[in-house]
Amino acid sequence: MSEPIQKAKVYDPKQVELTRYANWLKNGHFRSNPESPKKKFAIMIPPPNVTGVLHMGHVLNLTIQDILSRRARMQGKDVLWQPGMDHAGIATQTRVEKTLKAEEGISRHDLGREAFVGRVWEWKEKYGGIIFNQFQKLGLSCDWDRSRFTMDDGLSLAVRKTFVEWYKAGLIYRGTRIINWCPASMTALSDEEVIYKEQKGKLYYFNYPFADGSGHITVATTRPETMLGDVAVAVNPTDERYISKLGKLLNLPLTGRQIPLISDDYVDAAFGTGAVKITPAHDPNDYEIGKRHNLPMINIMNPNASLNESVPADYVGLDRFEARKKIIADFEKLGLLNKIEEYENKVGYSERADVVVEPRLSDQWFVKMEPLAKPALDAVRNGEINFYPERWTKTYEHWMTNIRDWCISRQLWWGHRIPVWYCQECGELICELEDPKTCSKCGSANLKQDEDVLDTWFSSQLWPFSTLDWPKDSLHLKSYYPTDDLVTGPDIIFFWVARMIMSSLYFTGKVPFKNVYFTGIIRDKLGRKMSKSLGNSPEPLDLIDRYGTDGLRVGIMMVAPQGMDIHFDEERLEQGRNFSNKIWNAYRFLSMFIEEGKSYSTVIDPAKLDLADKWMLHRLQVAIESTNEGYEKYRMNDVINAVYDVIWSDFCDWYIELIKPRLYGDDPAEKERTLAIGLFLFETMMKLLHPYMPFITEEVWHSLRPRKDADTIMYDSYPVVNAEFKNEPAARQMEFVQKCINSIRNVRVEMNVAPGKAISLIVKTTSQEYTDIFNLYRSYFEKQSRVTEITAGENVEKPKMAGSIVVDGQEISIPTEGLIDVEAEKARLQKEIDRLEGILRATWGKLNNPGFVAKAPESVIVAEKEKAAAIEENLGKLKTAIAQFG
RNA sequence: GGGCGUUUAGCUCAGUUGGUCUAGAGCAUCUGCCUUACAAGCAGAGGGUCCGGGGUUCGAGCCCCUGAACGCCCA
Repeated sequence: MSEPIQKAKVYDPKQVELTRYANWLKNGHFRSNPESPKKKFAIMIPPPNVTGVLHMGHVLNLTIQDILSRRARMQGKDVLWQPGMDHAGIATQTRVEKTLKAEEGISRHDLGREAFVGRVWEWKEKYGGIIFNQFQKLGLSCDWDRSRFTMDDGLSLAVRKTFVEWYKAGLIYRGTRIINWCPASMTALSDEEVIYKEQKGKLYYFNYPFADGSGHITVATTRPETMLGDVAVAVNPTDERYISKLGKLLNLPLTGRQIPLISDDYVDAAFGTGAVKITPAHDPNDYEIGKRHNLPMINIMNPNASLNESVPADYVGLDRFEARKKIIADFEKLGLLNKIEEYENKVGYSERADVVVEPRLSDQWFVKMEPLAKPALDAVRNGEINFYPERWTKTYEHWMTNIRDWCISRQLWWGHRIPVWYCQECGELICELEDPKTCSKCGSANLKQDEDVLDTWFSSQLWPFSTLDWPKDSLHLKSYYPTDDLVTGPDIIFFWVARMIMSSLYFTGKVPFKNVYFTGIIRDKLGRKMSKSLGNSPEPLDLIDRYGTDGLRVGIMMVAPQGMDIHFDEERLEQGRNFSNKIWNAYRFLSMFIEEGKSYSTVIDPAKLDLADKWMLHRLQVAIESTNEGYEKYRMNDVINAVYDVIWSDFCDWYIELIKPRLYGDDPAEKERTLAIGLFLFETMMKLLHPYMPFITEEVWHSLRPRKDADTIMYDSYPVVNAEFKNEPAARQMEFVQKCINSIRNVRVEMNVAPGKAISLIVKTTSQEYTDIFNLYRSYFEKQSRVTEITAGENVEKPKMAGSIVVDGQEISIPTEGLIDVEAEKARLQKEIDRLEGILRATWGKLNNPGFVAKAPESVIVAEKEKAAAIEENLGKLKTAIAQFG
């Protein structure tokens, strides 16, 4: 059995967390076992980038997954929490390129493709696992032995199979399209990888002269540099200003080219001058117009967005933004710059490199989305997959019903190379599962593989089944697929979630998961997104250092309502850390009474329970119910709040105090019985809490009873409600006692009775039942409110000068002759009278309302009547009490 | 322009089917306590125009309409 950590007054997570985690790993507690007959539960980790580092978003996201996994284990399920990473094509390639440049002064082209990819693998082996070490500090219970990487052989085979099958089914095609081009990474991007940012820009008005000398037409543009690629000017066919000029030629300034004035419905006559320059190779809308009108398409840019040989010599080689300046200046010189207006518009930036994306006409590979979207949409609509919070289904539907084809080719070296070969002899295109040696059409061996690689998300979309060894029909696939829950951020609902659903349905015929929990985004306390540049992103490992993993986890979870953004403030974590300490001290308290080697019964004899025991057992059942309900609805903070409250407010604040007389008393049997109940309660609460605070609960669980080193709370059973312990009458009695004690404490303070000063109570009750409560549970009052003497009965004489309390009609008098502050007591009573009269007025207001009496349900009316009667009774007694002071 | 969300105590947020809601919690504030588990604690207190306006209803923090502010997503 492991040594319990020293029982310091202040809990030190450092002494617990590292060793406990190592122990879990050593004993293989996180391992899944597909052969076990247990019910299966599977969660796929959203694979972090191989270049990634731990951030607050992970903490939230992964803690939730860990909670779900741990609870499932405790419910007796065989759990696979599948970890892994993706290869992050652009990010990783860029990272390694930078390192090469900095350390060796070379580019990837200096190395060549094969050698460069080799270097990326080396880099991956060396630095790629860092984030997993960080994940482990969070206490995550992933099945690390099964960790997968999107570039693994197995997953690469899955990618290959997917590509080939979709190609053969006509769902993947190659085409010339305007795509989003990142000039920094020099690759195509998908629509989803473009981030539109609101920007203050300018709208430039240029005059294009008519070739016949009959004046000019003015066009407006936000991107002057593209005018070098203009092939037409278009106006709306109904625009009267231009009808007579249609068909005329314009001299395109700076180029010596002539372009026509055409008409197209697309043009908005109200925008700018109503005349639009058309640059089909550099704007998606212009591209459509260009196709409609059979216009030439002039690509004026190099891959790095500098101008190419298609423009006049003066401009060749200029960067696009340099060219913009020069063109504006040149227009001005020519007197063709009409005006410049301030203009606010949205500009697309590349997600990874954060540079302005350039629409670029090029040959790329696409996935045809529409046929895949239909069944994926149905799966969510018909509830095969549930989103939490549910509102994300709307976002999903909107995207799915307006879906556009997915550009999957990337002009990178790091990634899955497109499995397509072109015959250099006959031009045949070959796409097969096996690398072709010769052309299937002409037999030539002169084949060349496509240079491009696939979008990283192309492999990530297969994650739920490729990690389970698909396309092999493995035991893991059979056991854990479809998976149960997915926990991720809504920012990747299109990137990843939607695509997983589409590919899963296509290839496995099943949904990839049943529930998707979308977390909120963690912001700083000013509501700003966390970012490196703002420096407002705390380092999770630092936070763990200061608050402990348990403290961090529970602190985050307590302020993380379902799917809502979180305003993170480090003060939250203090609550988590303090909670750890509270638990630790409750444990220390119980442990003082534990006798070495003694085994305490876990069977509770209902016949030998004190009121406090019955109440606490009842409260515990209520808490268990709350956690079940919370889990069912994925309301993760409801769960922790219920557990927090029952531990702190019920068990620590009340129950421990109430059993002290028995534990410190001299009846050994009573002592042992009480301790056994206390241990049972506390142990149950540790189990309830374990998914959220795995370390301290394991530590305490090990110390409450004799256990073996390899034992773990992780596989102890999750508490279930025991109806036998539900006891509403006892709960009501106890609540009455609590109300009395609270009131007595309040009176003591308000009447300035010194904290150490004992008082006595004289209670005029309304029934024997109430008299019994005061007599039977005398010790509760004595201990909790420093009462030395209680006289209770229906016929007791009320003392003259006394503090007065009325609880549920029971008149409690505190004789305070000599120390009473008459004015303070009168004020206190008056305040209570005022409060009750306010409520009474509102209640009578209802009861006197004919509409209420006629239409409200009978039960509500009865309750209101009872309320009024009870308040009137209390009021009468309070008024008598205040009258005694004259 | 379209969609979604948020607005409740000084701060961060709960408040689930309309009726114990004269609205809760943590933090912060104030008062008193080193009470034999815990000062990272205990006990007590103060603090609210439930964003504005209109409506439905016997009854609205909650439902409907409308407006505002803030945030996010899409075009």
